[in-house]
Amino acid sequence: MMKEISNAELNVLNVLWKKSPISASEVVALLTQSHDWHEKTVKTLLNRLVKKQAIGFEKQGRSYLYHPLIDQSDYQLKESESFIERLFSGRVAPLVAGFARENKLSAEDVEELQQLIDTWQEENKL
Amino acid sequence: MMKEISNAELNVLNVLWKKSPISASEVVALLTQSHDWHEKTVKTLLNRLVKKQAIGFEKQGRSYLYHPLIDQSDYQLKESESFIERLFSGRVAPLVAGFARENKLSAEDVEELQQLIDTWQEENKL
DNA sequence: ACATTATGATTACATTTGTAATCATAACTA
DNA sequence: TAGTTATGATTACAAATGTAATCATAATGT
Repeated sequence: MMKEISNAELNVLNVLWKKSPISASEVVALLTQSHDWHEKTVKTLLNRLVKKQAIGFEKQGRSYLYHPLIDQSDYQLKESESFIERLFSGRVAPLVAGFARENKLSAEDVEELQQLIDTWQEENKL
Repeated sequence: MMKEISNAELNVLNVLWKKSPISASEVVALLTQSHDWHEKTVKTLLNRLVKKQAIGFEKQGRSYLYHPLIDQSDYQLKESESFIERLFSGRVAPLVAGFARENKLSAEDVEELQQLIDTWQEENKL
């Protein structure tokens, strides 16, 4: 069973999903910019993620090269489902409606959504 | 500034959003069914929500009648945005795509989404 | 009126989380 | 070769969280 990943930890994981394998120092470099984090903080998060088996590493001389152990899509899906369940009783459309209402939808989003709908119709209508 | 609402607390808030004003005992009745919570636990959560000013109450004799102080739509929107930001770099379509892939979209969802898209096109195309 | 009960308030306590500082050690530098 | 440094491991510590138990008190039943 996968231990929960905290918010702070997720930022680290997001970096590894973008690029991996990657050294701690590089992660630190990236994260101390976006967030106002101390190097030690990032190291702690890397450590916790290793303990939670969310990431792994291979020794590279004195330092490590880290890489994700969990799949981003899997994680996204699982979290999305639980989020939608908790906040919207399981229905996804109301979330999108909120975004639409606040003009948070990009043309790209809309196009992609239309594509999804079309495909869904194909598969489910007949 | 609104204090964060924890996961456990959200369940209580969800009950109040469905029905309010509502007595503690009724909340307890509802929640000890869905979740396996002790009465004392629910009381604690009500208390914490009051402290966080997420809910309020008016005395009703010996007991209180609770009601939400924060708007569900506001909360949903704010949380959705931060969730989508953290997990999908701000784009909502990929979340929906995940649901589609896993057949988690209902016909209702699809119809509603189509409606949203149409409206969006109207407003943004010309 | 008194014991019992229901209810909110207060206290409890282990775990997780955010945010580091310190420690041990291997590597590099002068 | 000895001091300095970089790096992961260990330790720290307050706040938040999950999950209640205990306390004080007002209401209620008998």
